[in-house]
Amino acid sequence: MRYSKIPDETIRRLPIYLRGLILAGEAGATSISSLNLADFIGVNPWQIRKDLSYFGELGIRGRGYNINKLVREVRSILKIAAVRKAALVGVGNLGSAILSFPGFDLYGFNIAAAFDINPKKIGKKRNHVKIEDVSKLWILKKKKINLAILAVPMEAAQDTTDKLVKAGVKGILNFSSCYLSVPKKVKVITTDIAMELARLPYYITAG
Amino acid sequence: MRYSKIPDETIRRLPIYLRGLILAGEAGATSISSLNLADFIGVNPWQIRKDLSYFGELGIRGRGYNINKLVREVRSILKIAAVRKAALVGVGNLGSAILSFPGFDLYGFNIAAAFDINPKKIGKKRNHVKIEDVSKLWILKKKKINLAILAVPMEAAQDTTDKLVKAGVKGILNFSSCYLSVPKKVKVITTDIAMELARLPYYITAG
DNA sequence: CTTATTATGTGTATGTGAACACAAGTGCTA
DNA sequence: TAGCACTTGTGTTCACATACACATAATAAG
Repeated sequence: MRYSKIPDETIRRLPIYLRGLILAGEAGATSISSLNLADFIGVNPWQIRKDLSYFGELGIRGRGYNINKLVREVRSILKIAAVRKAALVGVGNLGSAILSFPGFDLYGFNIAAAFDINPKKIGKKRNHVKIEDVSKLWILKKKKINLAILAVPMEAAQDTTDKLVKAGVKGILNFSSCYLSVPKKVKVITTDIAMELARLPYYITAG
Repeated sequence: MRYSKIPDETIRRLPIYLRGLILAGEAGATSISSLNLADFIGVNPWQIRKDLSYFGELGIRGRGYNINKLVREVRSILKIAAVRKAALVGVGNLGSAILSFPGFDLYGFNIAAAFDINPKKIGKKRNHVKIEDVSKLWILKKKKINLAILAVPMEAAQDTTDKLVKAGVKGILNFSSCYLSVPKKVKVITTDIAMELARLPYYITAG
């Protein structure tokens, strides 16, 4: 059966599946059942099957899913089949940590540019990436980079965002703990470390 | 009207409201309408009103919400009315950035302990916090710290988590990009930087 | 060839959350 | 005091997401 609309929640889970599949593959498996994968990543098996079924019949009844095939499929759905370049804006404490973060390879990301406003940092290299002046964000258009990771102080976030949009950036991963106003065509995902932490105590029962 | 169950999504949004309210208060306002707050934080006004109404009649019709009162109320709902201590495990690149992250104050968090496995780091201080040996996690029980931020490599994550649970930790903010198996009474929130980034390309239209 | 076993794909029921409209309360002005 | 402008609180409707059951397909063994 063909579906007209893919649930957002399904898309949110696909990277989880992808990680699980790759790890299982590296562990030597060539195929995996929804039950095994579910155990491994902490999602219900029928949720996995339903999610995958939106994109066609990707498994084989009685056998499970071929890992290599499914990895390719999911990468293609997420549009990360080829290596994707991304830019980092703001090379402070958090920005530096992001630059040296080892997890991007798994999803085929390459932090290909970095920007900061601090003259002392500009021109230096961090993890093989040269730090450019933030006033040169327009070069993203020339470099055909349309993904950006924003790790600047809150005060500079909206202004920097506007410049990113002008430079043709279509997706922003925002660590700046504030709401960013962008055109409809630009997708923003905001992650605030402190905010995530702030949700925990509510669920903790006293004692 | 009294409600029996508070939606999870409402709890997820409360820290957003709290941040907006505090910032508005710092800007000089003493009261705010759902419409103003909505503009400021990028959430629909009726969503804000509905969410808040779960906890009683917190506003005044025709006037809006008293900021100080609402801040106290939301803090109390989230159980962060008093300063809460949290521990950091794993003082690598990301862990160091988290230690110096300025956003925790807003929600009344205090990173009161840090742990690492690297002997070169143990005993040293980062941001006024002394780094302890990860084998001493049990002191969390004595210090009555029941929140932990996990920033260790994936391979060490589950093992460290088991030790945290043994030490009485009830809430874990996990940056280790893997599924953590914990008893039902322990709440885990996982945030994976690369995974968030991996969701973006899907939403980007070609061109 | 038949049967047992395994594991996917999907229709349906149930649950959860968002969007909306409007009644109701507040305060200002004339 | 009446009328108006403003803004909250909430019942209702609609949309989305999850949980589940089971038909379907593939494989292996007797």
